[in-house]
Amino acid sequence: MKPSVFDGIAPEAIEHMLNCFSAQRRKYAAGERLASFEEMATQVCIVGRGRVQHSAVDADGNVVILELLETNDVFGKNLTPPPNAQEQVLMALEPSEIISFDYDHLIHRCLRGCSCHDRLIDNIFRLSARRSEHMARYINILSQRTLRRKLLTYLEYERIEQGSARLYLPMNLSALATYLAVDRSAMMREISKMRRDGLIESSGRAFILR
Amino acid sequence: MKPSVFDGIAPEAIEHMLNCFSAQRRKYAAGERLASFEEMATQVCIVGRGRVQHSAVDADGNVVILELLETNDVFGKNLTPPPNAQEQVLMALEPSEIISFDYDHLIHRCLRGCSCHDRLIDNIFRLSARRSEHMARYINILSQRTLRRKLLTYLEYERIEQGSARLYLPMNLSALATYLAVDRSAMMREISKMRRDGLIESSGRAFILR
DNA sequence: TTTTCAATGTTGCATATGCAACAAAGCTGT
DNA sequence: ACAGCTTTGTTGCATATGCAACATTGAAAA
Repeated sequence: MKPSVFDGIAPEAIEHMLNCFSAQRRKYAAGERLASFEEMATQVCIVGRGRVQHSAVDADGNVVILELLETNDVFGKNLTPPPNAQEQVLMALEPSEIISFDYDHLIHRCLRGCSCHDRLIDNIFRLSARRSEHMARYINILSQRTLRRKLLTYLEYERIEQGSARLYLPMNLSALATYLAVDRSAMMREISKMRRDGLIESSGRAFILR
Repeated sequence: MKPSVFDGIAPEAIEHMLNCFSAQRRKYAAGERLASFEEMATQVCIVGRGRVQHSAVDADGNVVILELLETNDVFGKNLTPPPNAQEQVLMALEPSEIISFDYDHLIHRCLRGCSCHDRLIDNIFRLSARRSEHMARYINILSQRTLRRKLLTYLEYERIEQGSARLYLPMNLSALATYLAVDRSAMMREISKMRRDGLIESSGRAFILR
């Protein structure tokens, strides 16, 4: 379903390629912080397995989730620190495996002329596009003016993602409030109202859109 | 200053390359809509000159500015329509020139083995990263909880961009309110308060941060 | 089972914000 | 100068939202 960096590359070629690229694989436990942000930024990194949260802490101590990187997401070269020098954190949300290799390997064809280079570049462009799409979606949600519209926009995306009007949220309601950048209790209140208005049915993380 | 798709490629090689890629150049007047969004999505497009606004109109008729594409920004392959089938519009904000070519040319080395392929891929990755950075910035602004913090976050980015605490906004106040996804009059009121609180001095589009 | 803790759900209150309506200032073309 | 338009700036009002405090539920651990 989801695109992968290794789409169209034979399993045996993957190992060969990673070797040729001097790629590293590292495993992280849930809650563990990844190697320094700066180091990551000079490399191309791929979430081989797991989920990684990229967040920043602003001057007032608010945590801003910049992005949730999921399995097969590519980051590193695309991660540029926002200029206001906030502390940025990459943290594994669950046991994760990160594959990383030097950016140069991606751009310059290796001398052995591995046939999979073109394909890898293509795949990474595609994944980068998907990442870009996610950000555009998120922007679309955040730029809704009211809490209700933020929620409805988010739920609409989920409806499409999950292919059904019956949804089970991929995160808890507390995390959802953070994601939508709203107060949790205000969000709960709005959910109640929407229930009363007959827009949705819901209990906990389970929603039905009407 | 700003990176360009053609960085590191000799001027005479650019023409050769564009020719080799069967690239097209099209000019658009201010306010003109670009060729269909779908067509753009199958190609790699570069804003050679000018500014292009990528916006969407949601079900309630609200205009959401998804992104402002400026000179040398790359789009097209990275533009994926949000699933909720809103009408999407690419519109030139000022006289602009768009260079476009088929995606395949980017991935597959041309048979003549033009030496600039690697460089072009590198440049496009870089520009894509910059675009990604802009979106992350925008998300950071939009996820601020209060109007004041949205404004201050935006102004802080501008301060760094313009390298001075004396700013002149790159857009009018009406457009800024749209960008920040807030009501214009509410924004004006907040600006007045911030002036009274001694956080800023301002008149029209001119600001001084304290 | 009981205990503990996190997640869910509710409410009161002060205030921030959207919305509408209008005034003032600036800009452009005649 | 004048008219017409856009941009900037202000205000009243209803309501949405953040914040704090607490109640309830559910799941995991002892």
